[in-house]
Amino acid sequence: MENQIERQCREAGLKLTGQRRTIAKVLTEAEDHPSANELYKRCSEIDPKISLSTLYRTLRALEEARIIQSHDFGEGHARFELCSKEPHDHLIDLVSGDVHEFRHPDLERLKQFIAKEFGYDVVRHRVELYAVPIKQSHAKRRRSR
Amino acid sequence: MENQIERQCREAGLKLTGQRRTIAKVLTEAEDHPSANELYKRCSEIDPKISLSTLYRTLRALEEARIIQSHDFGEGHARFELCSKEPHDHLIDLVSGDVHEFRHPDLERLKQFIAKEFGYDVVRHRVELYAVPIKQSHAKRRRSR
DNA sequence: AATAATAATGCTTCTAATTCGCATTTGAAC
DNA sequence: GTTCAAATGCGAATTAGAAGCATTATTATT
Repeated sequence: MENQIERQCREAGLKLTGQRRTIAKVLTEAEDHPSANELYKRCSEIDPKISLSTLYRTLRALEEARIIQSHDFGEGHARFELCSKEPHDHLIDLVSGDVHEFRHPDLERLKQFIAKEFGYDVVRHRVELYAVPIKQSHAKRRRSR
Repeated sequence: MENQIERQCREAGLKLTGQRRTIAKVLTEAEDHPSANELYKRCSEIDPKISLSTLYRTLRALEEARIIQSHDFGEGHARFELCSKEPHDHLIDLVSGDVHEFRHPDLERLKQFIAKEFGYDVVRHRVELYAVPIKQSHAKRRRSR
């Protein structure tokens, strides 16, 4: 059975190689926002002979085909996720590195409003909240890093 | 006469060298959001012997001292600006590369509200609108790139 | 002003993420 | 099955930025 990415690849005219199937599987099953390196690790477990070049090239091809999306959370490397998810913004947990997704309609309205005031149309935006967990009962809760 | 950055350097315990005075002057007079490379060009015109290492190290020192701030607009390099400006977000003109600054109180409220729902306190945020100029009378106005 | 202590400079070299060149292989369509 | 463009894998290149280290300059102290 063909998964979503494989279908999208076909639609985009991208050849379906074994390596791409591997990458597609890993991306589809990822519930986080993995980096290229992390993806490489996961792919290597399925196909130990896959090369990092292929991974990078495929990531780029998938991004150009609007199948995946890359994010830069200021860590010095990109993170990837599927475009098929609902559009959303990110809240990055500064303590654990976890990423939460959200979207608020007011935010959408507001950004269009602000841009319009400058005479612009928003093509895309980046909204990232870098945050720390609220301490409930001060100093009680300790986080692992 | 000592400028703002020079005073802040002194307060932060940073030595005032000729190179730093040069960098301070360039940063103070910049009305845009220059990259390290652009800053290097401008500094070199004042002091042709200044080294890129010194610039990078100084930028880092100034950032650690909260005198300047760096931004990553996804171009593969950082851009810098003074912290002494009012806090603001950025609208990036995708056609010209120009950066406009804005801040909207609703946005501030909204981000706190969203984070709170997840149980977080926002430490910092990044809001960037990537936008194109609205075409007034379609196809009349042509932009230079 | 001369000095001492320490921080900053300017080389050069390194790093790390990502890209590129190129010879070889492979999937897709006939 | 043959064909041919597209994809792979290797290694080398690229690029922003950081680091090591010997030399120099700044600031505080005499």
